[in-house]
Amino acid sequence: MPTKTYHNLPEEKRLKIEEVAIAEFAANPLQSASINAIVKNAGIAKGSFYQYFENIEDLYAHISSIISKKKIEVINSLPLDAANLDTFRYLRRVLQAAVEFQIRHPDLASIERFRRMNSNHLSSVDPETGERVSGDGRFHAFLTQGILHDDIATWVDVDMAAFMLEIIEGGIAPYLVERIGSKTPGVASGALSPEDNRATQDLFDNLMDILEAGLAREPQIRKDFYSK
Amino acid sequence: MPTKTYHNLPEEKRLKIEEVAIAEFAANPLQSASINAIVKNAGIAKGSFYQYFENIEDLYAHISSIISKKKIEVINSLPLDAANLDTFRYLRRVLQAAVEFQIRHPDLASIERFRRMNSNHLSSVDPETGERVSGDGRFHAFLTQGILHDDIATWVDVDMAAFMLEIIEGGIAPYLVERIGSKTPGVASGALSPEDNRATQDLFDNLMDILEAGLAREPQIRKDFYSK
DNA sequence: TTACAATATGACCGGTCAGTCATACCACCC
DNA sequence: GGGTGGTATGACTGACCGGTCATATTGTAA
Repeated sequence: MPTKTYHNLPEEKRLKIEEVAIAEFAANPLQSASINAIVKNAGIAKGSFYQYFENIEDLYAHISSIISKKKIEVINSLPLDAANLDTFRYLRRVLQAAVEFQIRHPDLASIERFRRMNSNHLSSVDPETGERVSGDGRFHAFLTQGILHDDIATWVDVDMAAFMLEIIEGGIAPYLVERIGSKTPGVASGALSPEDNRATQDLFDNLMDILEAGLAREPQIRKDFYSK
Repeated sequence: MPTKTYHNLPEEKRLKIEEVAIAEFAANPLQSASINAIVKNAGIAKGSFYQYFENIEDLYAHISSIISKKKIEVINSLPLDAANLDTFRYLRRVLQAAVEFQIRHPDLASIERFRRMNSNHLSSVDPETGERVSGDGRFHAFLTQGILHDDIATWVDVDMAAFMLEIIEGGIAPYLVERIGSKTPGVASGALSPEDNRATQDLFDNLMDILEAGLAREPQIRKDFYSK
């Protein structure tokens, strides 16, 4: 973790360092990120860096904690309340959060993408139950609950489906933003125009319909455009 | 491309270099791969490397072409014939190939994984039709055909679904191998035991059922274990 | 003003990197 | 033997890397 000296720094200087570090980690995976580049771009001396952080992993961990905070901010800003959501509304909310995070903080999303690549992010084994848990366990718990509530088909392999959702969550956000954003270049970050927002929402709904039809115990078949 | 000198090399030496290069690229993304490490492990002089290849990208391209050949080998070795397959049998075959490739050539699959991470692998725009085509276009074409054959729901956004299949294809193989392989450690590469093979097949079927239920125009709902 | 601690600095170190090149080696023909 | 063209070699260059440290600067309290 960053030193006391770092926390005592004037906010302006601290923010500058964090801004530069985020840009560096968004452009390079931790493995290839350069301390020299960071100190140069932040306008601080090499020695100062080592007064603030133990090494580059220390800085990376600090940035990671910032990312976590921003993620929670985004989740809490979503209109849907997490409590009292039925199964698929909850899933929608979780994936929606990933898309929103990509739109509002593309750099931070980029860093997260590098992180996912490096960690195997396959699955681990719960030491207590002996059960496999894919990723951080969010989707695993979601699917288990969904089955208990008769919303998700019992034949679905929970860990496999959790893994599937995990990689879709990680991949779909940059895809949607790239696809919608390519029509209106220049608006690279921040917010989307109302029509872009609508287009993103439509695509997102399309994905959710596929996932829901695939996982639901009694899927509500979406009407096709024409009858056979 | 490799020089004439490289192609004149005795096969043993050539294979050694390729083996070492594959190991290096499987352990490090191209960005971090080291020529020094390769020449050291292959037992050749640094200068020799530059008599064989223009630079490390040149070697990487050569290894890529080897990967392509091995991929085709794996696809052709699958029992199902590509011709005369219905829509979802075809999809099954494509994803099956990814799993088989992971099992038989984990190092090459690892290299492919690094490649996918570095390229955005989102989608490009067809210069002729102006249509978006996700990835290499295989899934895009598959879905378009599936809709024409009344197998896939017409409301499915082709490019979005193609992207979804693309990332599932890239992610599911290492997951399955890791999950099944973790039960019987030591058999890291090559082939699976009959029971492991069966377990992999079951999980694979589970995934395919989810995808089919999600995409199909008239999904054949899989029976649940108990009635509500 | 003095003294002392906290902080800032960048030259420097040993290491690795990609790429070069003078030299040596070797096979073949005259 | 002498010449020639293809091949092998590893020392060397200049750049960049993470990390150190003696020194300089600043802030603060006596």
